[in-house]
Amino acid sequence: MPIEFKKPAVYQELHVSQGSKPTIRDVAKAADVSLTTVSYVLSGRHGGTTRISQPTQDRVLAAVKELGYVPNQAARGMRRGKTDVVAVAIGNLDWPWDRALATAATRILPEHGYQPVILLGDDWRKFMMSGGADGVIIGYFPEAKSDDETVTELARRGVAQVVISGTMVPAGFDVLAPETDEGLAECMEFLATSHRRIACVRRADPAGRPKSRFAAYAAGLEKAGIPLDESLVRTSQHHPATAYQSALELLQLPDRPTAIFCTDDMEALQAIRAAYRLGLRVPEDIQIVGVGNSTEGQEYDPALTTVGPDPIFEQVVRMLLDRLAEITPAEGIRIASPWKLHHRGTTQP
Amino acid sequence: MPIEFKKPAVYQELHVSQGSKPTIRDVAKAADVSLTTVSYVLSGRHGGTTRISQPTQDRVLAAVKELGYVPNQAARGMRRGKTDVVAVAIGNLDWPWDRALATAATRILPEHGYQPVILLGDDWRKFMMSGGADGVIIGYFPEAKSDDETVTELARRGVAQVVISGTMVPAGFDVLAPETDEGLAECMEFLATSHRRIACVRRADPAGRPKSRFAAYAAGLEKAGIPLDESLVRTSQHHPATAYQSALELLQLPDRPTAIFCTDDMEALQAIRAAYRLGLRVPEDIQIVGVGNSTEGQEYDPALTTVGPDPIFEQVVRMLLDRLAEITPAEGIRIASPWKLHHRGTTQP
DNA sequence: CAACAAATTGTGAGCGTTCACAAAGAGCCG
DNA sequence: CGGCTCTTTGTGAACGCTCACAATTTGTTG
Repeated sequence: MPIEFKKPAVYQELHVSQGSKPTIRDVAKAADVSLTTVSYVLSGRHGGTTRISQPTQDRVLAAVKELGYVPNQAARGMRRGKTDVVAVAIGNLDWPWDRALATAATRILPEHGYQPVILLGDDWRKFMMSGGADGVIIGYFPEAKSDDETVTELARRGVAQVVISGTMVPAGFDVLAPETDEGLAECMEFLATSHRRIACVRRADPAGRPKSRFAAYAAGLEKAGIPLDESLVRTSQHHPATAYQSALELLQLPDRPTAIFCTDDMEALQAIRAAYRLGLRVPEDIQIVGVGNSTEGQEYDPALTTVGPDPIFEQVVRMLLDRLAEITPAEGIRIASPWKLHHRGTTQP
Repeated sequence: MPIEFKKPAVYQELHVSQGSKPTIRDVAKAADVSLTTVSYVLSGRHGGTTRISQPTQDRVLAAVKELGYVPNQAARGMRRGKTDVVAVAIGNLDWPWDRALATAATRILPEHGYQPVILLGDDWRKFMMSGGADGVIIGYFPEAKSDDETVTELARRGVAQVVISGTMVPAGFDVLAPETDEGLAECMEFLATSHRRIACVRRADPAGRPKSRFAAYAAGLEKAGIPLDESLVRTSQHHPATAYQSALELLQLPDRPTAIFCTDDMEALQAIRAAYRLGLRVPEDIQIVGVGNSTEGQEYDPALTTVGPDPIFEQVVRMLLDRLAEITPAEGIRIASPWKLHHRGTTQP
C-alpha cells in the first residue's frame, strides 16, 4: 500500500524546504475525484470515448484555482515525451542579429504552444543533450569550428533544429545560409563606380565573421583596378571608440578618402559621427556603408546604407515549427539568405 | 513482469519519431552492470558506504561515451526535486540593463552548476509556476502593475527569487531597489550651477520609467530657480532618429541651450551626433548628459556623462545563489542600488 | 577453514504526470 | 427487474532517474 510508504528523511527535508507545490493528487482530493479525472479535465483529452460531465469539470477547475495548481511541466513532459520548450541558442546579446532572432522566436513560438528559452553562450549543447527542449534554433556562432557532431547527435535524439550558418552543417539539415559574397561585391562595385579613394574600417575580431568582408573589399578594389592602399585601411577593436578613432584618422588624411567601407554597421555608425565631428556632410562629402543591416542602422538619421540580409527570422522560426509538427521533407531545407546592398541615406549615386 | 509490458501503439510511434535517446538502462546493459551502479558513477554519489571499484567505473564511463549518453535532466530533476535551472526574466533585449543582467547571469551561474535560461516577455510566470526552474531573477518590468501575487506564490513553492524593482515587491523578499532620485537631483544640481538654459529630451514611452526622470528635470530647475521653458523640452519616440531630430531642433533654437538633459543614454548619444552635425563641440559648446549608465555610453568617444547605477548585477546573481543554497536570512535582503552622476566626457565643470 | 566484517552491486519505490484499459454507474427495453 | 449498451470514473504502468536499503561478493581473521 503505497500510501503508507515512509519517506526517507531526506525527502521530508526537501519537502519542507521546497514549500508546498500542489500536485494533481491534491486537486483530486480537493475535488473528490480521481487523478484521471483531473488529468482529463486539464489536458482536455476527453473527446473520444472518455468524457467528463460538466459539473465534475467545474468542480475540478474550482479546486485547481483554489489550490493554485499548475501542472509540473517536467513530469508532463516526461510522460508525453515532449517538453513543449524550444531553445534559441545565441552567442551574444550585443549582436543585433542574435537579438532579432530571439525576439522573433519569443513572439511567434508561444502562439504555437511552445515556451521559448534563450540560451547564451556554449551551454546550449549540454542543455539540449540532456533533453531540455524539443527543438532548437542554433544561431550564428562565428567561432564554432563545426557543430556537425552536435547537430547529428541531436537529430538522432529526435530534436528539431534549424541552423543559421554558412557552411558548418552536415547535409540533410535545415539551414539558413547567409550568402554574403554577392552583396558585398555589389557594394564594392557601386562604390568603385564613383570613387577611387575608398577607405576601410575593419574589425580585429578573432571571430571569423569579418574576414570575408575585408576580403570582399580587397577583391572589389582589384576588380575595379584600384590598388589596395594600406594607409586607407584601419583596424578597430570591438569597442566603438576605436572605430570612431579609426574613422577620424582616415578622414583627416591629407588626401581624404571619399568613401568608407566598414565591415560592420557599428563601425559605420561611428564613422558617421567622426565625419560630423569634422564638419563633413554625409553623404555629400563622404559616403559610408556598413555591413549587417542592423536595425540600429535603419533607425538612425540618416539611415545607414549597408550590405545585409533581409530580416527573415520569422521564416526560420516557422521552419522549426514545421519540424516540430513533423512536417519533415525528405531532405533538409536550405534557405539561402542573400545579402544585398540596401541603399539608404549615407550614400548617393 | 514489467519486461513484457506491451507498449501502446502511441508510444511506439513516439519512439520511432523521437529517435534513440540512450537511457541509463542502455548504459547499464552495455557496461553489464546495474542501473544503480551507473547512477552512482555518474552522480558521483559513491563516497560514503557505497563505492564503486575503479574498473567498474571505467567500464561505465566507456559505455556512456560509446552510447553518447547524457542523463535526462527532467527525470533527474523530478527525482531530486530540483531542476538545476535558473531563469532570468527580462522584458526586452533592447534595454542595455536587461542585457547586462542576462550576461552576468550567464557568466556566473554555470560556475555553480546552474543552467541559466533567459525568458523574454511575460511567459516567465507560466514557466516558473510549472516548475521550470529552481530560481529566478526578475528583471525590471516597468509596466508590471505588481508581481506581488506571483512572487508570493512562487515563494510558497520554494522558488528562490531576487527581484529588481522599485516598489512592487511584498516585504520579506530579496530586492535590488534602484534609487534614482538622488542621482538625478545631483545631476540637475550640477547642470544648474553653470547653466541657465538647460534643454530636455524626454521619451514618450508608455513605460513608467522615464516619468520620474522628467519630473527630476522639472524639480531640478525649480530648485535652482530656473523657470521651466516648454520650448526647451522635446519628446522623442523610442526611435533614435526622433531623438536626433529633437536634439537638432533644440540646438538650432535662436537662443541655443548650453546643456541638454536626456532621459535616456540612447537619446543623449543621438544628441551628441546632432551637435557634431551642427559643428558644435562637446562638451565645449554644449554639454550633454544621459540617464542609465549603459555600456554603450561608456564605450563611445567622448564617453557619455550619465546618471545611473553601478553595475551590480553580479551581486544580484550571487544573492540568488545564496538563496538557492538556502542561506536564507530571516528577512529579505534589500540591496539599494543608488544612482549617481558619472562624470565623463560630455560635461565639464 | 568457518565466521564475521567490509566492500561492492542490485532491488525497487517513488518524483508528478498521462493514458490504455478495466470497472462501475446510469439509462433503456423486453 | 435482469441483461444490455452507453457514460463516466478508477487503476496502475510507464516516462528516466535517484537513493535507502537489501543482497551479494570479497577480504580478513580466529
